[in-house]
Amino acid sequence: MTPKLDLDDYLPYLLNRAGAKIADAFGKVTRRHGISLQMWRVLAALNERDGQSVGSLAKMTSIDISTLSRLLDQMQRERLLLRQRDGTDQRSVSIHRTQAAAAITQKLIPVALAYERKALTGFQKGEEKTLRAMLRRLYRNLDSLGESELEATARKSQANRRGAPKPVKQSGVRPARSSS
Amino acid sequence: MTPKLDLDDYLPYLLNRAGAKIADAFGKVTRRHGISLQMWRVLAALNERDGQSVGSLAKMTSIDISTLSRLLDQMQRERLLLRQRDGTDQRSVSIHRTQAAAAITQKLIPVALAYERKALTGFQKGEEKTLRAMLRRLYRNLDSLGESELEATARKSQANRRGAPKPVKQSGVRPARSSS
DNA sequence: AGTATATTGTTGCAAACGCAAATAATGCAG
DNA sequence: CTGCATTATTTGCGTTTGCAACAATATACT
Repeated sequence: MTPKLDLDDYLPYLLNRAGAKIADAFGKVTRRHGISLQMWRVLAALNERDGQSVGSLAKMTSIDISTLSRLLDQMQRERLLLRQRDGTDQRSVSIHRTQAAAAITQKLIPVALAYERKALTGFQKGEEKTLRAMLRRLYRNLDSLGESELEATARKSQANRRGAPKPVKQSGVRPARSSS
Repeated sequence: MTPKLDLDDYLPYLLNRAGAKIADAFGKVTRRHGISLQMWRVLAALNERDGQSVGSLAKMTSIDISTLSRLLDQMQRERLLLRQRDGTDQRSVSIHRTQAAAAITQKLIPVALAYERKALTGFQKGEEKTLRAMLRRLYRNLDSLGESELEATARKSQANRRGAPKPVKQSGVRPARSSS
């Protein structure tokens, strides 16, 4: 049998659609301040807690860690933040924002809140709270599970590829980054 | 004064986080079937209604139209769909999926629903419905407004950078695409 | 009809992205 | 304290993305 998929009722679709809409709209604003949407996400995360590690920031912003690493390069070049290897663990890098970054963040926050408000037009206080709680719940539900069962469901006759061992690449020098 | 931004209560953050989580997870599944997440979105849209225009698909999938155009090229090459210029409007192109595409879609739908179910673990029937309705509402709220007021809020003294005007490029031929 | 304007889709191009490998600092077993 | 698995971050490299420009119609205006 063939289960129907009603897009207008399909949660991932609704999430993506709403998220993309508000992100695109707000992204246009941040760009006028010379800040990309992803940069804004980093700034917002740092506003929450300064001095986080790269990995921590990656989780918080939902940005792939390698992409984030390069984004941080750029933001560092633009004097929005700086890397430090201060902790006991010399592997991790803590990211600290500059005054300039803090200033831009403060300027953007009211606009961000205005867009949020706009999205929530017509919502009652209680509804808003419910919505936020539900979104957090969704995340937790997905965050837990190691996908074990779902992966199983996924494996219903499929053309699996994997196993082809790749030839190793050789690279050159590795100049150390960060200041300190 | 400096309005605080509590990320864990900030709607765009919650939306993006939940959306990214479920999309990433499901994307891993589709990739095992040789389908990227964006392709899946196109397939899901076509499953809803076949023969849509490119622009219509762009809105439905939240994929930028130029990006989508190239994605359709690729899917066409992989015999997942074909372009047709049939309608009265010779500008628009209607996209039709192939049998192969329909088959893959049918295989993926149950998995998609399983992930949705997983996300909604612990939700009561009524709660699910409320959530979906709220997400639709958010979208409508954002979709309406021409951002007039918000744009105004955004323009509160801003240090614009950017201005390097680009030299105009010249392009060559325009080979007609599509078969028909 | 004849010209200006708007809509639809594609492409050039540079930037952003993500997977996998490389690099490095730790931690752990023996 | 030597060797090996683990964690954290960066880089190589091919792919995807999005803005702006363009081409082809279509619609509005006069």
